[in-house]
Amino acid sequence: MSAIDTPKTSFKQRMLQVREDAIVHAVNRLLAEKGFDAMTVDEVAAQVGIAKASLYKHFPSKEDLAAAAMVRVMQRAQDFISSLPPEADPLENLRAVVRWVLQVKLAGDMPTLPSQNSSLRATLMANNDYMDGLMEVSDRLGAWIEAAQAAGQLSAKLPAIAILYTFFARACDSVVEFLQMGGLFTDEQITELVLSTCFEGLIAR
Amino acid sequence: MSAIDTPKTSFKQRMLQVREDAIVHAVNRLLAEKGFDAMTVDEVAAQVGIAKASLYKHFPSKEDLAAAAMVRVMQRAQDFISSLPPEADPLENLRAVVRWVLQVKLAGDMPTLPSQNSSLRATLMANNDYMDGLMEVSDRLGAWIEAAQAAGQLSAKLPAIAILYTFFARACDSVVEFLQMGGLFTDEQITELVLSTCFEGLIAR
DNA sequence: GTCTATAATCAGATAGAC
DNA sequence: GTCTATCTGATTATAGAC
Repeated sequence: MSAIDTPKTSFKQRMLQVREDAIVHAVNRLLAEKGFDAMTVDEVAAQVGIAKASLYKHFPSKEDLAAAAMVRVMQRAQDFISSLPPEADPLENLRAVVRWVLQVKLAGDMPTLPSQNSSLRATLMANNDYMDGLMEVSDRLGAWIEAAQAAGQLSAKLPAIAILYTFFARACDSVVEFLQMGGLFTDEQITELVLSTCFEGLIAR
Repeated sequence: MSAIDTPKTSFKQRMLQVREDAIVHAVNRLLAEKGFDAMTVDEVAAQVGIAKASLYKHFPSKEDLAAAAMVRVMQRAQDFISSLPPEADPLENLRAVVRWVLQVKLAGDMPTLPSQNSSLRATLMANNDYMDGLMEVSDRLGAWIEAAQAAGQLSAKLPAIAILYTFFARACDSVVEFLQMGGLFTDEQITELVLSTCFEGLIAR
């Protein structure tokens, strides 16, 4: 490749990147709105404004589309976690992460996947970007969890992994949808309610 | 109808009831195992051992099949609630109900529906048996919740409806699946872990 | 890489004989 | 009411021209 070709190639790659971003963004919205099964590849193509066949030039299957959306949300989680002060109270950082998850969910930006779909699970587990992101997030949160337990902030009788899963599960917590559907509470109120029940529990203190 | 016909008709109706029970039982298992979208009507027919067209003589649509399974699980919940001593500690009764939900779920008997599917929602809301059961359960739990709040057992700063939804959400809590998949904990341990995080929260007391 | 057109399949629902 | 056979529509994925 000659030197004069480099910018041209780079520009093309940037265009490609922009288009793929648009695709993943549309997939993210549709996954958050209707879930994996109800989302059709036709819809994705229509939202992006390209032909379905073009989609398949970028992503080999519907499962890979979903995986790309999960990589994206995992990247966002990593970005948020990295933005938190590492020297701060670990419990406060954990609260901040859960609050962030709830806000993304309330904004309708949290993609949800059916946990039982096996071909989807296989695609996700074969996706290194996703698995790396998942492990990175787990490590960061796990360290804070153990620190908070050592400091007597989080219950030490709960396995750290159970606490971690409890946080992850907030991303698909039906309480949020129930409360949102009722229309009785603002997004801020829902956030604080779920945060409170998650950390403080239901029993009076 | 003559007197001699009555037993015959009644027998026929009993046979019909038995068959429909078998259908709903199969639907329940499939919904618990793979969810609504992945469950096919062909599968249901195969499991019951009848032709698909016969299914449609009993239930007019796939949505109605799912609704029948939800009616069944709601009926079971009512039965369990009725089996509890009304004069007992309301908080203990609530714990018992949540424990029951978790055990049904861990046994793979809890049907789950996609909350976003609108035609399914419409079918459910048009089903009087389901709506009556849902309201009955809500009333019974709601009374215990308010009693427990008045007694200073449950946090009084949480709206009762939010607590109720938190209980309902245990029926589709992904933490249970996460912990079950890991294989590190027994069903009893998972039950106690989720019960503890639900009522006592994550923060050390 | 993007498009139009189409294949291939699958699943919900129905027709019509018995 | 039950069956076999079929319809109908939707959906994932691809062929092939440009």
